[in-house]
Parts: sequence; structure tokens; C-alpha cells
Amino acid sequence: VARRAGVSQTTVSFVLNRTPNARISEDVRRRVWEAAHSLDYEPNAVAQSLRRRSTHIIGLVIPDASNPHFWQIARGVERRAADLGYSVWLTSTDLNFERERRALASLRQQRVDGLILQVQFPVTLLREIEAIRAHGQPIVRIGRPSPDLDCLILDYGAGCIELLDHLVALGHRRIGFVFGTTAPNSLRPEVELGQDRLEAYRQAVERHGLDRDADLVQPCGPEPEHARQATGCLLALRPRPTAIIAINDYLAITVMRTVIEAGLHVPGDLSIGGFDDIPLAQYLTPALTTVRANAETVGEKAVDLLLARLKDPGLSPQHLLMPTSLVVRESTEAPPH
Amino acid sequence: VARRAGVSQTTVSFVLNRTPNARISEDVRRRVWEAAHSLDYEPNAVAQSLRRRSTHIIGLVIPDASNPHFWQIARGVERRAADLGYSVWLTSTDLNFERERRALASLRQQRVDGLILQVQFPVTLLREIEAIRAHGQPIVRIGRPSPDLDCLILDYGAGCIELLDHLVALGHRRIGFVFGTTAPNSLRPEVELGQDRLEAYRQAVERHGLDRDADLVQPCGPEPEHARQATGCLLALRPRPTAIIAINDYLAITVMRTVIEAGLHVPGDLSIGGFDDIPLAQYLTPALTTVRANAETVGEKAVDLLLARLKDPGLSPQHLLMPTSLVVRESTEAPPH
DNA sequence: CTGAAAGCGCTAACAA
DNA sequence: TTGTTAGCGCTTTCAG
Repeated sequence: VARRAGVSQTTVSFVLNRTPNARISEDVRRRVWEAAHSLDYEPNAVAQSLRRRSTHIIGLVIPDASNPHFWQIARGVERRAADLGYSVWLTSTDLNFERERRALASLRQQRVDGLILQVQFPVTLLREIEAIRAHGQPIVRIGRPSPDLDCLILDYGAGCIELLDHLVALGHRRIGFVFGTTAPNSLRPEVELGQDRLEAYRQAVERHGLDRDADLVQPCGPEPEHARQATGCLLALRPRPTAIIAINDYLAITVMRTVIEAGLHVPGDLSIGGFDDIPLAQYLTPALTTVRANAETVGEKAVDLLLARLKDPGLSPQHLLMPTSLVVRESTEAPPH
Repeated sequence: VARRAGVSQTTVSFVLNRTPNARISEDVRRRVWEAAHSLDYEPNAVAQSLRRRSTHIIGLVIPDASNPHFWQIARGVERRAADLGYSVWLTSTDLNFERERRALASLRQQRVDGLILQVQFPVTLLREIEAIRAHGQPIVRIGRPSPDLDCLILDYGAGCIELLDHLVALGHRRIGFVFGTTAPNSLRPEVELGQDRLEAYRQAVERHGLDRDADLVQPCGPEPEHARQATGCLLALRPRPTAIIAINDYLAITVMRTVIEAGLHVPGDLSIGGFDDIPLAQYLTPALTTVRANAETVGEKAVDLLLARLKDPGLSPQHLLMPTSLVVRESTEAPPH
């Protein structure tokens, strides 16, 4: 391109990148653009990244690509990043410890400028995370707070209490919990996902003096099939729970189906509640009562946090608590009699 | 690392990359690994890509991140790619022409090794696509056939005919179509998505002599809200259709909700059919009758096609037709009386 | 079996 | 206002 325009590489670089304090004559500028166009020139981003020591890519790791909630977060991240001139590299770990580790390693090697993580095995990943930070790649964590990381915490705990209070107010005393968070392919039990809701559940049970059989909490995997089985167990309990909450809307859909297949009416015989308020929740029949999480906003905020730190690495770690809110729809009602 | 191990960069490179026909003494090999570990060395993938002239990244463009069907494809792509040592760069265009163009441009600059595209504006993008190919980046297209591209075609046409035949066999003569494919933010009408099903629909109407009011086909945007409006229009028709098919399961869910909200029973008063067989389809109530698309397999096959071409660029363009199959569940039944 | 050296395509001091 | 030059971190011929 330089040869074609009759100038040096430097000049071309200045012109094409619109380098601010490089004064180039209009004439040269025009010639360069013309040459670039006529040659269909495309800068090589790989070389640029190498030289600039910055890729302008944000790495995003989500735990489960099947769950619409995480896609919403991803959308938020992507939109915001695009607005600010960044690309997003999305990886899902499907709640698999090994994939999580690999994802982080790969993101580190690819030298993404920063990471937004919603990882599930933080203890075991501490070394990975340290390594990434040692590389100077900042991290924003979505989920639970970590002492020296920027964190975005979805206040599911408060939402869970709201949801349970709502059920109790309707008269429910025996509430099942489909706790679909364990990693099916992993022997490691340290998954942190959902602990907030579990704590809130236990606390509410305590406070309201609700039934507390251990069986009312059914841990299971993150796929619909797992939720179906867990729901089966719950329905087999005697007395049967009059309400079931699921760790997220995605699984709540399966819970609802399983309950209906068992010949029960929702909410007449059994109420159901979920978390996230995925877009589909309102289009189910009955429409799902759920705890809204504003996923897209979460994604956007995560980008903001990351870029703020990128700009000023000295900032003290930020912890943002994102509010949730109960959305009462049709799937909850007073228990029978 | 080289200095630390007391050898040259070359040797380190050989050892770390396990370069096949470089014979290195066991002793040196060990020393190099040790040095690398103790220094927490991570190869810089950017530099590697620059030098190797290959990034080992596959670009994937999907049209709508809200629709679970496309995530399934993405999962298939990602899994297969990971197995073969590639990473995936995922972008969704949300059926927006400008975003589609930008996505392609960016993918080209980032020098991905190849692309898997499910683009919706092929005519307008012809230049972009040509430019990419001129760069030597092979393309696999998912969707409709293009003469000189590797293509993966989902046989929705055949599936649509199966679905309509099924409805006709049940006794339906008046079938609405929620055709949710138009790009809301784009003035360009050349979207190709769904044309296969539209053609099949028209053909079936012809063949079976079904009702053919133009209003029975309701074009609309790709979001649930659009489908809700389109369904409203369909329900307002007199006589009312006795069955409605939606361009995909994602929208079929909304159609179902809208119909139920209108006080009708599904399938008693009105049957509903969709396409894709997204994982949720079977968990709805009533469970959705749909045309299964085997999305994950599509993703895997796409990777296979791409890598085959990467290995042997001289191959003649491959066109693969992926079969679909009707899955009859609970949402279709004979029309009333 | 190992090392020296060239260079991938670009940017940014520094000179002119 | 423009050009010269030195790398970014790695791979890979080619010689030793």
C-alpha cells in the first residue's frame, strides 16, 4: 500500500489508524485511502495485536450454554463491548471442570485484554486465575464475591427470600427445591452456583418454621432430564410438597412439565417458581412466577467494570450488587384446601 | 526460557511444540520443560498465529442468539472443533444486516482460519464473502445452497411437507403460518431464512387444495413479541385457521401462549406445529409437534466440511443435505367437529 | 542433535 | 510533514 501511494509505511499506518497527533497533508491522506481501497487492503489484526500488545478482545466464560439466561448475559456483554470497540470471545464450560480449566488456559494464551468469568470451581481454579492476573489480564467475576476481584453479584439470595415469602403468604408450608447445579461430569462438589439460593432457602425455612425434610432439597445436574428425575422424587414424597422452586427458569420448565404429566394441576395442586426470568418464562402456560435477574444489564455492567479497570488498573476492587425482583405470574397460588 | 534451560530458542520451540522430526536428547527436553514450568511460561498465541499464518480459530456466525436452535448448532460446532484442536469465535447478528456485515469484516481481519456462516443476506453480502475467500479463508454455509461454497442444507422443505401432510391427514384445511424471519432493523427484504418452508407450504396448499388466503401467511420479526402479534392477526381471521405452524419452535412457544390466552384449547380448538425440535419443545404443555433438525449434528458436520477443505483446498464444493423428521407430540390433533 | 538468523505484518520512537 | 528503524514473540529453514 505504501508503495502504491508513494509514501512510507509509517504514513500509511498513521492515516489508516487516524493517529491523532500525526499531521498528514490532505493530499497524502487521500492517496493512501485510495491505494488501500484499490488493493482491498485489510490490516492484519493478528500483527496489530502483537505489536500493540492488546487484542481488543474480551473473553467471556459462561457455565451452561443450554440455559437461555446465560445467553442473555452474553448478549449484554456483546452489545456493550461492540459499542466500545471490543470483540467478545465466548466459551461455555457446560459445568465441566476440565473444560473450565481449558477455557481459561486458552483465553490466557490468546492474550485477551480481559476476562468476564462466571466460573463454578473457583477454589480449584485459583491457580489459573492467579496466572491470568499475573499476565496483567483483569478479571470481572459474575457470581459470588471474591476478595480481590471486581465482582458482579446477582442478588438471588434476596430474590429467593421474596419468592419464599410469597409462597408462605399464599399458605405453603412444604416447599421442594430442585437444585440443579452439580456438574455431571465432574467429581468435584465445590460448585458455587446456587449456594446463595440454597442459603436463603434454609434461612426462610428456619424463619417461617416450614417443613424441613432433607429430601425437600433435591440436588441434581443442570440438564432438563436431571430436573425431571429430581421432580419425580419430590412428587413421591409424602406428604407431597405443595410448591416447588427450581434453581432457574430453564429447569422450572421441566419441573412444570413433570408435574403436569403426573396428572397434577399447576398452580391448583402445586405451585412452581423459578429464577432469572428468561424471555420464555412469560410465554409458558401457566406463565412462570420467577425472580427477575436482568441478565442483559448484568452483561453490560460487567463490560463497564472490566473496561474501567483496563483504563485504571490501580482501582480498588469493585463489588456491585445487582438487585433482583419477584415477578408473580400464574404458576403460584394458594395450596389446595 | 531458553536462557534458563541453557539452550537456544529453537530448541525450546521444538520441545514445547513436540515438533515431530526434531530429535532432542531426553536431558535437554527435561531441562526445557522444567524451565518453562518454573517460569510459568505461556506461549503467546498471537505471536504464534502471526508466524504460523494460522490462528486455529473457526469463525461462526449465527443469525439469532435468542433462539435455542442456534445455540445447539454452536454447541455442536464448538465440541467438534475442540476435539480437533480448534477454538470457535462466535458472533450473532440478530438478523441485522449491518451487524452481519460488521461481523464478517471483523472475522476476516482477525484472520480466522475458516468460517461457518448462517447468513441471511447473501445477495448483499456477496462482496464480503468474495473478499473473505480471496483471503484464502474457506467458508461453509449453513442454510441454502450456494454454487461454489461448501454447503450444509437442512431439509426443512421436506420436513415442512411432512408436517403439513400430517395436519391435512388429521383433517385441517385452513392452516396459518407465522413466518417470523424478517429483520426488524433492516429495510432489506432479501432474507433467505425460511424460504424453504414457505415454498413447501405453498406447494402443499396447492397440492391438497387448502385454503389460500394471503393472510394465512403472516410475515413478522424474529422475536416473541412479533409472533404474538402475527398470531393475533391469524386468530382474527374468519373462518379462523384450525392449525398454525411457526417458522421455528422458539416462536411456536409464543404462538401457543397467544392462542391459549385467547381462550382456545391446544390442540382441541387449534393445532400448532414448529420446526427445529429445540430441547424445550418436549417439555411444553402440550408438548410440541415439530420437525426435528438435529442441530448439534449440523454443527459437527459443518466443522468436518470446513476442516476437510482446509486440508485440501482443491476439493470440489460439497453440498450436504441433512435430513429432518417429523416428531408428533401433543400439540396437533383433528380440528373441532 | 543444536544454534544462528531471518522474518511474519504491523506500530511508534526518533530523525530528518 | 514524512521516513528510517527497531522490534512485538514466535517458528523454521539452513548450517554446524
